[in-house]
Amino acid sequence: MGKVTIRDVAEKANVSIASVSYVINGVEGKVSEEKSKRIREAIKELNYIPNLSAASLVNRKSKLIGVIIPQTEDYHQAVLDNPFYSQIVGGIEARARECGYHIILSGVDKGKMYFNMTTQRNLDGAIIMGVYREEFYEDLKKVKIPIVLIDSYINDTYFYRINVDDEEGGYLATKYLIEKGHKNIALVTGTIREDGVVEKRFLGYKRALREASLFYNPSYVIEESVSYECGLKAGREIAWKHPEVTGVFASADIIAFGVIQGIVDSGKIVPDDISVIGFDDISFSRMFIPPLTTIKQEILEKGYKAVDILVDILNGEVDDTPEKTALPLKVVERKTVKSLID
Amino acid sequence: MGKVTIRDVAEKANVSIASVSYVINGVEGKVSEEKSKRIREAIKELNYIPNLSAASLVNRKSKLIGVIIPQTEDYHQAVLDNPFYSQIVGGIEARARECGYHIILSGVDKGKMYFNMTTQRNLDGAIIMGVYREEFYEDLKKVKIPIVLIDSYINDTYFYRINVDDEEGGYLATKYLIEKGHKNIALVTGTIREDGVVEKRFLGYKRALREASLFYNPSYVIEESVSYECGLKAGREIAWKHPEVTGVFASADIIAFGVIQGIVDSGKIVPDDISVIGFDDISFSRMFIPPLTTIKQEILEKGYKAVDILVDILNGEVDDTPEKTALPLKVVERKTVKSLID
DNA sequence: TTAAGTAGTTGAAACGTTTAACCTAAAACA
DNA sequence: TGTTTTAGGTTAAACGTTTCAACTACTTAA
Repeated sequence: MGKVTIRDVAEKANVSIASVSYVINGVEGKVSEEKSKRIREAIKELNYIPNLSAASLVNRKSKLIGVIIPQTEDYHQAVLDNPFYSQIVGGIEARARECGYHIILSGVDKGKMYFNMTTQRNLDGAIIMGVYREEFYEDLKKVKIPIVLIDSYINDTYFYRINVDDEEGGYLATKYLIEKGHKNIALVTGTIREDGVVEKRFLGYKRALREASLFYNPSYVIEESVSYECGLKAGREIAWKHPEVTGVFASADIIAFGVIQGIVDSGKIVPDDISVIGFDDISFSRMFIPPLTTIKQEILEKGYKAVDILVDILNGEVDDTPEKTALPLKVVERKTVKSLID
Repeated sequence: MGKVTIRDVAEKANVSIASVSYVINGVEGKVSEEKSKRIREAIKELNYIPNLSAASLVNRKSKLIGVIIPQTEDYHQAVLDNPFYSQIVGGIEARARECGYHIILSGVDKGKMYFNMTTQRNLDGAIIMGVYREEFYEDLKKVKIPIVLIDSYINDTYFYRINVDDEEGGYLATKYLIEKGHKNIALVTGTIREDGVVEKRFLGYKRALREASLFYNPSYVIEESVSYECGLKAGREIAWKHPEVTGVFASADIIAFGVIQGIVDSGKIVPDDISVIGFDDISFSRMFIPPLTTIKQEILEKGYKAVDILVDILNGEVDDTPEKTALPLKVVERKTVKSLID
């Protein structure tokens, strides 16, 4: 069964292929109602589905959005087992499909397949999360497609950006602990790279401390990678080495899980002995025992918004001047923070 | 900057475009070492990247693997926030990229965009998980590409299949509880549809009971959907209505989390009062408090294997007779099951 | 010596669309 | 009446590859 082509449809409907193309693409005022109907019928009868490779070849559109996510350093797996990323991707996929796009997924590899992807495949746009390497951005600018960066603080007006106010989030988390009467507050965080999400949260932490006239103790900040295991180590360390600490701000929920386990391992109780607040509110946080108090960001919304921006541009419904959008943040109170105030 | 094409390369290297094409595709014995070198140089200098739309148009290959996953019924989001699926997808993506393929992701929508995807885009192959609708499979057979089904028990030799022995897994889990001295064992499970994964696990549960001459009590099986919330409800129900129950087999980890929370809510302790064993060993299970005892399946491996099968076929390295591969399963003992024996 | 390979090279015809340019007939206008 | 406009329709040239068939220039075999 050779695939049915536009030619077959044209033949069946007894019109030219141009007319068929016009009705497929909904071009106004090119084909009479009568013929249009005949064509639509033929399409249905023949089960005709246009070949996007061919279309893409001529109009340089692909109805394809590239989604690029980091990958773990050790083995080359995209970080899709991190629920934060997978939830965003889920959001992107859903919204993209709604808008008639498919998404194509790639981790950032040394071989630059992610880069080839963008040019080889005539991507219409791309969404990129959590990648920091400068070189990477330079590459990307060469491909002339709209690009949305999620959670990047790179200072380049070429890109659209979606962020939360991470500094404010760090501030909120820390202030929350302070308001609950905590004075010795540790921070467990991923590697602090300049202008990264994690640095902003760190800055917020310090601001809250300063504002409350609390002493900033550098030995209270434990900097590791964003993972359960590192949280675990940090939790133990805090429980052992800093018995005076009553509150911990973990700059990602996944770290918080580790911290809590580490504390529990050391024979202490969360939140009775030590309170913990996280960041992100991934779907597991509410399932954790005890349910995790955390800074909630609208994870799905990040994905939706990214697609919306892209689609607006692609539809020419917006002037193409990249801007930054900030999504809201709020504390969600659950069971891992205890108030020390009577 | 108009994109650089094969023509530019040919011109620069002073050869025909055919020759360029041959070296790009590594066709043996077509172009002399000397020219080949010149061409490779030109490619590098011009930063030439072949346009896959064009290539795809003529050779009907796309270097694209479709990945189709279920979506939640309520809103149209692919189940990517379910770590079981997102981990598999992660595995697929990593291995696919290694093999020179990109993946394109779609939930299963009513509008059948997933279907259009496969034909519109000249997919080379597809991997499908957890979809049951018959009609769906009939659609898919029409597109003549190799398809791997993950976790499907559909009885159709058209498809390749990757499974674990779910019946055995259910048996293993239940037997484990029995061996630990439990006699009244509840099952909390997703909707049992004929020939679904979940039914098999249910069957294994019954087999273990029978084998141990334990009475099968239908009121001990709580059938809901595969979600935390349903687990929660079930956990409470068990704690209240069936105080004699000491062991619960939750047929997915995500259910287990809910069950445990439900039990805890009711003032009982896991595992001291009630033991719980899950199924899957998603990455979060080891982070849970207490860490979840469960039936481990090699989730990433499922993804890898699926890609391997596809790639083998596409490389013609294997005769195209669909077969079923089964991946191993084992109990991983953590902290949610208590032994009742001495 | 001729015939038959063989290795290297190329021209050109696909592949299935989109779309600019052109054509026609009927309608509108002066 | 002739001229212009308009709506509807078609032709054919792209788009950037792959690959078949044809050709050349050598070898090698007989």
